[in-house]
Amino acid sequence: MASYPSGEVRATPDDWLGIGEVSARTGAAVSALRFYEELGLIASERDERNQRRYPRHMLRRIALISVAKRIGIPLQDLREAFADVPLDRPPSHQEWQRASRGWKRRLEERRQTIERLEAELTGCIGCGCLSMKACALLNPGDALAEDGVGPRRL
Amino acid sequence: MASYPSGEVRATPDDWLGIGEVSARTGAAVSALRFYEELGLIASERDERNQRRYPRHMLRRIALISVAKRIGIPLQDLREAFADVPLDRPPSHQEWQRASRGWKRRLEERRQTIERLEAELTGCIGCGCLSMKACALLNPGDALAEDGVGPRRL
DNA sequence: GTTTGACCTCAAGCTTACTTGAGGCCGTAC
DNA sequence: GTACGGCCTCAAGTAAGCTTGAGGTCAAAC
Repeated sequence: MASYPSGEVRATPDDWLGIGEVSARTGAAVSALRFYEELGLIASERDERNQRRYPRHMLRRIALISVAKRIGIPLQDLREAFADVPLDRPPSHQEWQRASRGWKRRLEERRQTIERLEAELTGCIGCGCLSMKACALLNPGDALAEDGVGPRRL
Repeated sequence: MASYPSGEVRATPDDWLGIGEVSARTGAAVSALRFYEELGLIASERDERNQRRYPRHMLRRIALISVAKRIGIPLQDLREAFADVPLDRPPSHQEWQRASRGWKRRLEERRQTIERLEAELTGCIGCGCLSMKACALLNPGDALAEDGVGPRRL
């Protein structure tokens, strides 16, 4: 992940940000930002020199994309998560609230999956279930049921 | 993820499992099992017909691989996690305990990252920080510092 | 005036994690 | 016997998520 040479970081008169500055502020590579735009996850306008200009509210969107990446949520799912958040103007408080609630739900699901696994692994340590007969990890029942994949009971 | 035609599930006299049966029991595709073997994450012996035979303790290993996948841990990291767990014989209670502790650590880290993000997102909802001036998500400080990527404070 | 740096486009390449396809072996079922 | 199912190998293909490279524009610095 060689990051792009950091852009010039200064205040623009009109308060819009160039791609280099956005990259520096969000930690996302310039190439990644262009890629996200291609996917429709973010948007930019162009200045008189055809260079991308980002409104400040886009920083938050990009921050959320980075977050999602970190916890393994695929970019496609983000389209859905961002469905009600406008790209062309700063989202209203209400719009962000709604979206944030959606995010919280996702995060909570993720956290609960991990917590279940922690508990099950603890059980494995505790019982030393070498026989596999009663291992919660291999026979997690519906706690881990996820459309057709993963361990299952026979 | 089109799963392989489910293998014949019956008790083998010698208590070893064919690849189809392992696939059915773990939920991992037959092709995935061969792939994991190529990576050295699992191992098998061959019968007189050159078909893979898995000892039962491999089921657990495969279950852990599936778990890792689900929470977004790359397969390469699993080599490390499995470093002290033998492939050629059923791991001892102690060996599994050690490995399990490593797993718990990983899971806990993951969970804490998510919890931090949840807290930060809650802050965003609470403060309605449209100005971005004080948004914890964009300026999470060292709580999210991770070798060079992610949001950062300017 | 030419060099440098930030930006542009478009196409190709890369990594991870598998899946699919072609061609073949073997044992049981009809 | 031949059809079928399960397995084998090896090579190629796929999808996600980007990165890299080639070739070009423009403005400011030296």
